[in-house]
Parts: sequence; structure tokens; C-alpha cells
Amino acid sequence: MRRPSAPSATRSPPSPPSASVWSSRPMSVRVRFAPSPTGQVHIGNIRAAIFNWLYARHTGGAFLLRIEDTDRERSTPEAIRTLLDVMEWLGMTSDEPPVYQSACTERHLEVAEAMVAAGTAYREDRDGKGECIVCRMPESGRLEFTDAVKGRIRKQAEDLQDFVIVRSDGTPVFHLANVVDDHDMRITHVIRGDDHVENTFKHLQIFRAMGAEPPIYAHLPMIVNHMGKPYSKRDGAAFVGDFQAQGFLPEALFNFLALLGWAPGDDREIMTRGEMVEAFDLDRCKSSAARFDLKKLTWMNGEYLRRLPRETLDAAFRERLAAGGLDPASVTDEVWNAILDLMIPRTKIFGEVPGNCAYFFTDDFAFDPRAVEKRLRPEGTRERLLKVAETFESLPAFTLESTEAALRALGESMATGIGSLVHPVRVAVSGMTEGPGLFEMLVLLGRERVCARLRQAVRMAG
RNA sequence: ACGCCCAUCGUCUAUCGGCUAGGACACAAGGUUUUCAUCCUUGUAAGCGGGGUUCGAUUCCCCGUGGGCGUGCCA
Repeated sequence: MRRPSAPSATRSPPSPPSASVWSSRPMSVRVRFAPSPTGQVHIGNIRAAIFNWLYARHTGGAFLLRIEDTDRERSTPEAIRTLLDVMEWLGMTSDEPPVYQSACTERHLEVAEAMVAAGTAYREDRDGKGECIVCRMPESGRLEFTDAVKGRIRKQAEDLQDFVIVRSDGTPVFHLANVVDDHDMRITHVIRGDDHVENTFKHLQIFRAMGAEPPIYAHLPMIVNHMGKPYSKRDGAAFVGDFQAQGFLPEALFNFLALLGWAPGDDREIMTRGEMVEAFDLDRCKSSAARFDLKKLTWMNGEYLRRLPRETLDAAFRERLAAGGLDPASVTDEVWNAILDLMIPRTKIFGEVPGNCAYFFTDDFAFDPRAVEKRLRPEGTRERLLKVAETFESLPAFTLESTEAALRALGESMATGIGSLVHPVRVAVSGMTEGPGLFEMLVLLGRERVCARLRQAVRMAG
């Protein structure tokens, strides 16, 4: 398949897209994701990969991976590993062995030479750096192509300039390598970012020079940040790895990203892979930029998270707690399961697990300053906390019912109401203002720990 | 500067000339309990401006405006 088809000697202009041998019969779709491994995979790039993947699956075609590793500096084995890992994490693996662009350099140069021989390219010394090879663009007329998502796109030849395809140091430039590889991989649809629309004219010109039928191009709108500006690394989470680290689920990220620039047409949002594959199509893709809404992703992640089987959640909680320096085994199985029951509905991202559950596993948990200020500082809290501790200590049994009854009784006798007890107690034992029902929490922590924490909190109280 | 592309609630989007403009996130209120989350109900909220075409424009055309991209021996 890597065979060079001899570039035709046709002159620059017409070269009608003559029906090639196989174009008369239904050619099966072949798409590719062609990232350059930089060590991180950008969210915009992976979205392009998702659309390629969906299109391949929808049409029953092939999804291929081409690693554009010609930048030897950055394309380290680790960077490539990261890329492959991300692809696998999201469940998108190449249907054929990945093509490494760096292995195709000779072929690229061979095409360039053939273009020079045919007159569709020429050698020139542009800036005294030595001779490079330049591709000839048409000098007049109008160029156009039909983009599968943007429709007809045209440009006057005057607005296009001849461009370098081989540097004076003998290395092929992106445009050449990209096109030759797409050709050799028999790519039928190039689905890529918006930022490549203008390049398409150059690419088409190289295809023409090769005497080959160009693929169909589909340009996806860009993803922009919350400010509406192009999403960059400066925007915080811009890489797939960031989301992975924060504990987002691959299925949720996939679903969310698929909905940026595409919609099934009905009102479905949460969809299975199969549903997305079935509903996906290029002509349902939008052509305007989409903003990345972290809140919606977070919501969607929560939806996916809560549908996970118990064992998966159990394992994920254990893993996250351990990563946060907490020991899940420090509580009994019974308590552990009760904690899960309480915390799962309150979890949207696994990354927040250690922070939200710390007080169950250690006495050395953090106090939210604002919570302390609001619930512990107020006048009289000290006395109330002490009183609660004494009451709890004198209880015959420390249960859901007994603790609640005791606190209510105390609250009524105090005129400040039960709220003036409940809130400070919560902060005293957990360090925060939110969490499971107070009495469930108390019982799980146990009388000893609760009372100790109440007495400790007195020091912070007003 | 020139060229290309884009333009519906705050955000993601539906609408392929008939719209009382639909859904989701977020937000607000209520059901609820001490908080938070979940769940349910309800509510606020949109067609960038100006011209045309048409019986009728969010939908088609033009001009503005705004934004993005491009104009590299970067990818």
C-alpha cells in the first residue's frame, strides 16, 4: 500500500478529477487522525479524532492513526506512548498499525522530485539559504472545493502563492508529507480542524500534481475557551491528560466532546457509543465555534459516574483515597459501604473524593475557613458545642435516632433553635458545610471521635 | 492590510420558509429534611444591525458589525 503512484506529468491547470479505477464502485471510507506527538493531547485535537472515529464507525469504514513525528525533538517515545494511551483510554484505537510519518520521508521527497520533473514544482533559492522545492499554484482563475460541513469554499488564484514543499535542508514540509501520506493511506475523508481550510487549496494542488483523486474534506469548527478565545494551554485544563487526572470518565468526556459541533437532531444528550455512531453524520456538524463548558462536562460526568456498577465505584473510591494519602482500610467494611452509599450521589468527579471524604479516614482533615467563620465563630458556639459533647457522652446508645432526638431536645431548650447546633456540629466534625445528613455522619464516625472533635473545635469557636 | 470562514437563551444546541422559537447545562423558586448532592415541579432567558426576495423570514441574497482563521523554508 505504500507504493508511489507515479505523479502524472499533467500541467498545473485542469487535470479533471478523472474517475480512477476504484472510484466507480462504492469505496469504503478511510479516515485518519494525524496528530504530532508533543507529550500532551489537546482537547481540540482529540475532538477531531472523535469525529473521525464516529464517522468511520458510522459508515463501517476504517479509522487510522498516523503519527506525524517528523519533529524529532518533541516526538519522544514517551510522547508517542502518551498519545497511544489517550487513544486507548477513550476507546479509539487504530484499525491498522499506526503509520509513522518519519518513516515516509523518502517517499515524500520522491513525490517532490517527480513534481519538479513534471513542472508542477520547481527549485528556488528564496532567502539565500540554498535551494528548496516550491509547489506551483495556478496563476489565474478560481479554485474551489466542497467542504462536507462548510459547503462550497472558493478562492481566487491571485490570493494563493507558490509554497515550499521541501526545505533547503532537504526535509519535507507539512503540506507535502500530509498529502502524500493521506494519498498513500488511501484516505477518503479528511476530517480536521477549521484552521486548515486555507491549507486545503495547497493540498488539493499537490493531489492534482500527483494525478490523484483528492479526498473529501470536512472542516470542524474550533473549540474556544470560556472567554470565547481559542483554547490554549493557558486555559488550565486543555489536555486530555488534565481531565484524566481530575477523574473525569472517558465515556463522559467522549460524549461531551461529541456534542461540541454536532447534535443528533433530536433532543438526546446522554448517548451510548452505539447511539452516537448511528446518529453521527458530517452534514449534521455545525460550522461555528463551540465554547468549552466545564460545568456541563461536570454534570455529564456525574451522570455517567452514577450509572457505574458498584464494584467500579468502590474501586475508584479506594484508588482516589489512597492517592490522597487516606487509607480506605482504616474503617470496617460495614462503615466503608455506608460511606459509599452516602458519598456516591454527592460525587461528580472522582478527583473530589479525597477532599470530600477525608474526615471519615483521618482526624487531620482540613477546615474550610469560611465554614469556620460562619458556623464556629458566632458568639455562644463554644458553649453549645460543649453542651452537645456532654449530651452525646451521656447517651445510652449512639444511634441515628438517639443523636437526632438529643440534638432536637437540646435545640428546643436553647431558644437559638436546632440550627445553631446542627451547623456548628457539622463543621466541627467534618470541617465543611456540606456533606451527608448530619446524623448518618455522626453515627459512622462514632461517638468517641465525634466528641473528641467537638471538644477540639471549641478552641476555634466563639 | 488583504483573503477565507462563522453569527439562535449566559453556555451547548434544535429548526432544512409557517415559530406560541424546542431541549440540555447553568441560574432562580418551590416540593422536601439541618447543609450539600440526588430526585420532582416551575420559572427567567435567544434569532448582531440594516436592506432586499417572498403571502410569510431565525431560515434565502446583499451590505455593515463582531469574532475566528489564514497570508512561514511551523504543524
